[in-house]
Amino acid sequence: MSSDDAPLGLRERKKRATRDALADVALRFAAERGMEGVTVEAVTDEVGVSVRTFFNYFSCLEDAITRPDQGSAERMRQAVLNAPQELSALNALREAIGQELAHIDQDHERWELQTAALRKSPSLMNGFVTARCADERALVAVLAERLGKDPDSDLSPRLLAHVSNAAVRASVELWVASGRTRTFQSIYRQAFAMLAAGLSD
Amino acid sequence: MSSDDAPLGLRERKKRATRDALADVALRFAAERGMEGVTVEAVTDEVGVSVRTFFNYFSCLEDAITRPDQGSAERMRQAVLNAPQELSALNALREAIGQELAHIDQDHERWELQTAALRKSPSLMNGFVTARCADERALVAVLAERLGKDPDSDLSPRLLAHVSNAAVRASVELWVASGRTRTFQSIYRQAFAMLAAGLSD
DNA sequence: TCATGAAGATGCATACTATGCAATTTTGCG
DNA sequence: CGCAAAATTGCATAGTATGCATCTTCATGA
Repeated sequence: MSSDDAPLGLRERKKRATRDALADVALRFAAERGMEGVTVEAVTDEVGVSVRTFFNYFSCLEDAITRPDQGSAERMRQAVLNAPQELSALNALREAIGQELAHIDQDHERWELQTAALRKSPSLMNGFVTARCADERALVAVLAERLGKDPDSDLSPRLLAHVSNAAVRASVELWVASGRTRTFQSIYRQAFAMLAAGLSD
Repeated sequence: MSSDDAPLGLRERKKRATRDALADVALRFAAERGMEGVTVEAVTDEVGVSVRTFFNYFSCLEDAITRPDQGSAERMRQAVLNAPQELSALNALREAIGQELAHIDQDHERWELQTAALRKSPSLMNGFVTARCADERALVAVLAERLGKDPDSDLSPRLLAHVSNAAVRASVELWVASGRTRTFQSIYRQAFAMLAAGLSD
């Protein structure tokens, strides 16, 4: 499955550990205090590195909080391209994103921290959605590839990418707003069903 | 049409002039140099006020560049609520947003500056779309009102709001990416037609 | 094993955004 | 005019973000 597991030197392991620690602490603090209550200095103090080192790993605080799963973009790409041809692009997207969200959901603690952070700071929504399941630039390109259309002259790939993002956003928001009385998966699937049906209710 | 035109004291006129000047210069600079090339100080120097004054008017630089038309939110609200009942919510939205976009388009110079800024700094898209035609919070509320549904337990208002935003975004992006070979209105209407048809191509 | 070069971490300087507060200036009005 | 309210400003402060020089740590080969 993965490319290289064994040959990881101490250097690389330390780098990953530092990066993970910074992101974990940043997310935890954001979940506890909301974005306004988190500073880079507080995060680096907790981890035990300098502020400057933080910016060697992340270009801004939000990137650390919302950092994407490793390989997420590539998984999405493969899922969309390899989906059965009899599936519409919209349904291929639905399955691809569903897989990706399930993948994230496996790390339950992380998922909880993300939703807690989201509740306290809704502005994180963009970062989370983009980072985890639907980077729009990549999505437009891969949809254009599947559909065999030019993304700069044909509307459909772009519209599909943006609309699927919108569906995820709306689903997460409703899931949180409704106090999680329904499962997220059920809301999310309903959203795509409504899109497929034409939004005419 | 408007509420009060005559009784504007010198004080209020000066305030508006300052605000307009700051926003105009900020947008012009962003169009010329891109966001990274604009500083608050450069804007205030051009206008002839202090940096501190800028932050009395706007909470951040982006707000000055993407500031909403006065009354836009209320126009949207009325347009959605007063649209004929035989129109689906999606079509009511289409007309409301279309009106709003046409309203902006009348100020042709401003429109050009906005698209130029957008080309140089795509991150402005969120601010422009939100500010000009589809503030999502307000839109969810007004859609819930029209549909007679609870926005915290029913998916449709939220999904409609997010999806219409997505349609505007996709339309603007394609319009810019395609070198404006089609009119924006035609792209935008095609987007809503595809949404209504169910995105099944 | 250990010397050396590369990669990473750090401190420091700098630029910019953003906010609170106190002092000053401008405006509106009796 | 002269006062009170409102707007502008300067100053202090906190935080984000980047470049650069220096120092430390790791990896590699002789």
